[in-house]
Amino acid sequence: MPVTTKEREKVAAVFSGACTQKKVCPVKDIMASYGDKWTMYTVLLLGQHQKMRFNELRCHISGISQRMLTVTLRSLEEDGIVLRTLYPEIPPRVEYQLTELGESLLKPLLQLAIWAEENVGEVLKARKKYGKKNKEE
Amino acid sequence: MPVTTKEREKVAAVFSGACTQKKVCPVKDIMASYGDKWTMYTVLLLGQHQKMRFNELRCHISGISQRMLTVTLRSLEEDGIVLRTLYPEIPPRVEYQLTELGESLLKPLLQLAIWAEENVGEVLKARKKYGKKNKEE
DNA sequence: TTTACTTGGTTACTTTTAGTAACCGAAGGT
DNA sequence: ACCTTCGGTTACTAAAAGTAACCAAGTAAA
Repeated sequence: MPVTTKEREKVAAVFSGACTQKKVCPVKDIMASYGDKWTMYTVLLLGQHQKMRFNELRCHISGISQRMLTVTLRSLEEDGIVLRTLYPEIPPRVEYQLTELGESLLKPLLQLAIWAEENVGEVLKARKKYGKKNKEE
Repeated sequence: MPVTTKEREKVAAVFSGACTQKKVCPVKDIMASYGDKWTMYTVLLLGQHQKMRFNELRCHISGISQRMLTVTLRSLEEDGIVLRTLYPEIPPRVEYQLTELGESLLKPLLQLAIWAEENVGEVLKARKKYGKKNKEE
């Protein structure tokens, strides 16, 4: 179904309230921060499991390196999305969980994840077609 | 308000349908593709204006370079999110608009944009607090 | 006693990606 | 003859991501 006029007005409202001639646009700022390879995925995982340890997360996010997981979690912690709890044991135990702010982010993120799951086929089909088109030229 | 059990189950469902032991996880794949500094913002802009020319987009996305706009638009075109129409005039005129697939992406992205606008204050507050905490140590 | 192993990182280095600035083509205007 | 326009491309540099080795400090086995 097509995008309604009402929805388009909503986009306009968000943009005008957020961006018009201001130096910092929150939408762009947030998109730039959470738009990277691992951040959203990490938040979704924490949303599913509630409390996760460092290596538990690492196992679930296949392909992520120790360093990138650290960097990603630190950034989320800095933004108040994730709470880090260190238990001073040996070997150390660290638990990560979403804050209230993080949980509020979970909802729109879940919508995006659902879109991704539903439309990944279409996207892959389009990519294939595009590749073919360019080879033919 | 907290995340409901139902919502958490939904996250689990999306993940289990998408990721369990599969080589490619669509959620991660899409998040990795559209998770960059400019892509989501560009889609939102095209969602608002419907048809936009290259330089028109460039003016609205302050800070983006010509090259990055080209790269971003090409990637979106490849994924079937954006339609590029070249009018063979001199000087050339190129119009970009969302495809049907792109418009379907607009809805979850808008939810995310609304979250960003509503919560940017909280995030900035958290960042400030985090910075202070680390200076004190 | 020495060795290996644990967790949750950090450090140094390499590779990939993003960003900057200059250039392009082809017509129109001065 | 030269500048402008639009929508790029090319060559180069800076920044970010990825890789691999290392660490502390205790526990467990050899």
